[in-house]
Amino acid sequence: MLDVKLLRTDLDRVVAKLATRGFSFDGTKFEQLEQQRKDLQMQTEQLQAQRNQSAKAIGKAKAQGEDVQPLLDAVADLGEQLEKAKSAFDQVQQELDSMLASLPNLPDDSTPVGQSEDDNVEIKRWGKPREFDFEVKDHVELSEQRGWYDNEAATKLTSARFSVLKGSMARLQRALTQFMLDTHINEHHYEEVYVPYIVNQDSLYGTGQLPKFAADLYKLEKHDEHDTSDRDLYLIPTAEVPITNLMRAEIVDATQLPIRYVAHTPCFRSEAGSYGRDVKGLIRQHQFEKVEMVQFVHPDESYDALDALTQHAASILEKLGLPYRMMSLCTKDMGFSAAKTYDLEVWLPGQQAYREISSCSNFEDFQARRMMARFRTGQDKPQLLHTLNGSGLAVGRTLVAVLENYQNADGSITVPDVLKPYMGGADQI
RNA sequence: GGUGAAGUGGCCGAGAGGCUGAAGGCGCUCCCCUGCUAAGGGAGUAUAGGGUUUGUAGCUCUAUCGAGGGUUCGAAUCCCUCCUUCACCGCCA
Repeated sequence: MLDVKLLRTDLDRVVAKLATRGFSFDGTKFEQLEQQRKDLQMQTEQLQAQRNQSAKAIGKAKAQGEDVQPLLDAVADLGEQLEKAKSAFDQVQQELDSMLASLPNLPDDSTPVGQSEDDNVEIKRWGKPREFDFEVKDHVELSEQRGWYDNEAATKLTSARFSVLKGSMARLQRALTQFMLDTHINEHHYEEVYVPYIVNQDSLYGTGQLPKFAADLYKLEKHDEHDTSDRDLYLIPTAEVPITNLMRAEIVDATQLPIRYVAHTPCFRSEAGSYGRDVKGLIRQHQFEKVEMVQFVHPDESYDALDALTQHAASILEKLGLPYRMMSLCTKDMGFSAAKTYDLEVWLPGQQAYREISSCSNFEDFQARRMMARFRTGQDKPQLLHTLNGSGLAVGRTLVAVLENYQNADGSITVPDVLKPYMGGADQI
């Protein structure tokens, strides 16, 4: 969420900045609502003050045994007036709140301005795509011919865009997960956390998935139809949600920063609009595994932290020997809550293309403001934290990348050196 | 899932319709006294929002005693719903 004070003092800049994301924000409407809010709030609070005053006077008079009837008569219609003013105020406030909640973050000045993913800026490339002296296969072909990948079984069990993995491929996915976690814990100093895969609405609001992106989420049925509470639960679309929300409504001491968490979780995405893209194979699934890094840092350090975090993700690719390029996402392509995002794209020989395998973002205080995640330096007032996260990495897509990049002419897969300890020492599968 | 108890400021803890934004204690900050591994005295010590303002100063108003509703001129106090915690029972990995 943006700071409402920023909208009040620097509206034109906000409108212009949001326009670079392709988001049109009606500044005039906002100003009108603001003016209404101001008037109604003053009116309401004035009535409340009046009520408080007279209530006190009545109390005093009663204590002294005086006749309070005249005082009561004087405030007879105050309640009604107050109620009217309050409901008008609440309505305007609600309108403002939902307007504010639907505004995406302001892109950082260093974020390239652009209209589509074609305007993303390549920052660097690492590794050279391997040259094959045989015809390369894609991961679907490679895994199906070995009986490792069973799309039909998954369709039978559930529906399209789920998958069943078997044998060495299933194990390889587990090996990748362990390798990623161990690397982040031992070399990059993250603390491993285990978190729920089901979260409530407040958590999804905190990280920005709600209220705007409910269609991408799997929502659980209420198990009790008489339950009138507002307790809808959802499957997590990413570990970012539970991990980042660990800090919701918390105030940590500045000396504890930075805080770095890493977790492995499945991710569940409904993504209603994605049909027709990547229909084959493991690239786009409703359920996939991901290792996620999250950092809570001092505002002065969040951009250094973003560079570091992105490199933490990149180092996994480097250790695996997978060629990648690093992209700075342009304003239009960036996610709702991010101020700046780097994507890592891994080389997939089967597609002859770089494909996204990690997304690392600095949200500045956008998420922190939504969830009131704060820190305190000494005795100072609490300040909003900056939050960051990044995939380190999307395990399913890494699995695809390993299969395709390490394939041999006979259909076998060479095991990358760093994974051998996790594969019982096997050189190839 | 069942039964019972409870949720008050950084922490502990009073409070039972009106002068309570909340006694008292602990902790913390500042000052005074004291020349010593101690004690005493004083002051201060929640958060958010609005108005005023060049101002994160001051003044002022509002809201907040788990959350949301309700009753009332007036609610931490009464009523309803929900959430959470604890205890015991049941069930389970």
